[in-house]
Amino acid sequence: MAPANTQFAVAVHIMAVLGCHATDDSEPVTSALLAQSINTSSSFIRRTLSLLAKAELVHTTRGATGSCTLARPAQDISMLDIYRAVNAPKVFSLHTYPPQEKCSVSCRMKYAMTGLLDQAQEGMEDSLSRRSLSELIDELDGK
Amino acid sequence: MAPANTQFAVAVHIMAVLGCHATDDSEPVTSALLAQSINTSSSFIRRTLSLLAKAELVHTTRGATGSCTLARPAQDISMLDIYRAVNAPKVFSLHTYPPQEKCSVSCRMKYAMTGLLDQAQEGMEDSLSRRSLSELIDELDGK
DNA sequence: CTATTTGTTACTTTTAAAGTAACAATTATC
DNA sequence: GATAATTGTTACTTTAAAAGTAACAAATAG
Repeated sequence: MAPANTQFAVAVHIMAVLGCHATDDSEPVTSALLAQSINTSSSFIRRTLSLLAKAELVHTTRGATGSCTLARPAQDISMLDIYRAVNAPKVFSLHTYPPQEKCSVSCRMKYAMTGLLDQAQEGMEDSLSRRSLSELIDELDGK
Repeated sequence: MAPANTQFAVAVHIMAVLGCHATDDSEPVTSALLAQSINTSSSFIRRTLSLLAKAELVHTTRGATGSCTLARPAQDISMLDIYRAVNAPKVFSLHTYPPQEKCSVSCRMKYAMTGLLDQAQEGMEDSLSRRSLSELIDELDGK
């Protein structure tokens, strides 16, 4: 399962686990724990985790007793924040082709197509921006 | 360039060329002509073309003098129609993992995540539904 | 110093899209 | 009917990016 674009889903999963563990102050969340919940290697988790840390969505501490926590309340984290953090690929790509001078359609196509694809991307991102992490966590908690 | 999701862009390109040739009654549009405009093989074009025909967005005729035309006016064709016709992949995929009974988060994750991803998909599709093929063609014609 | 964690890099595997080729089906034209 | 030119379909190869793995550097508590 290679090109499937699960990066975002994995990142959201990570954030949700962190959010759930923020309420009850149970054991600290490590990459090993996250890997268990998501059923993958801790290496893989850490790579995504590192992106989330760089986007300042999570705080991490290193060394023995190192762990991860949400950098701010789940209400203040949107799904778009998470999407942007993991630099997931765009929804659509442009096909590459050399515009042909003879064909006026071909010549203006790139510009027009880019506008169209950007608009679709925007529609998706708008949708993500309207959902907060806390809403998802409430769902998971059965509220 | 393998997993790039250019199917949709190619399909829109095809439809735009057909739309442009519908106005001036010039030479009939064949897969060979389309392949030239898009810079790929006519075989590849025909596969996408066939999907568009099955979705009844284009009419094709076979045999000598065979060609392709839009099945209905460009005003009545939305970008969402084209997207659906070529069965492009979803924006996001769910990561596969065995929900762990011990972890309540893990157990409800699949359901909650599916809802989230579907919503993002919907946002993108809504955006596509608001654009018609004729708008794009007008842009290409420099209007 | 040791143990344990995150951060990072390099590498291998996997998989689905991209691209190609060949041929079947169809239909004008002669 | 033969021929040529087209779409439709299938099978196949190539390719690129994501998924997954491994190893080690950096940091830190005890």
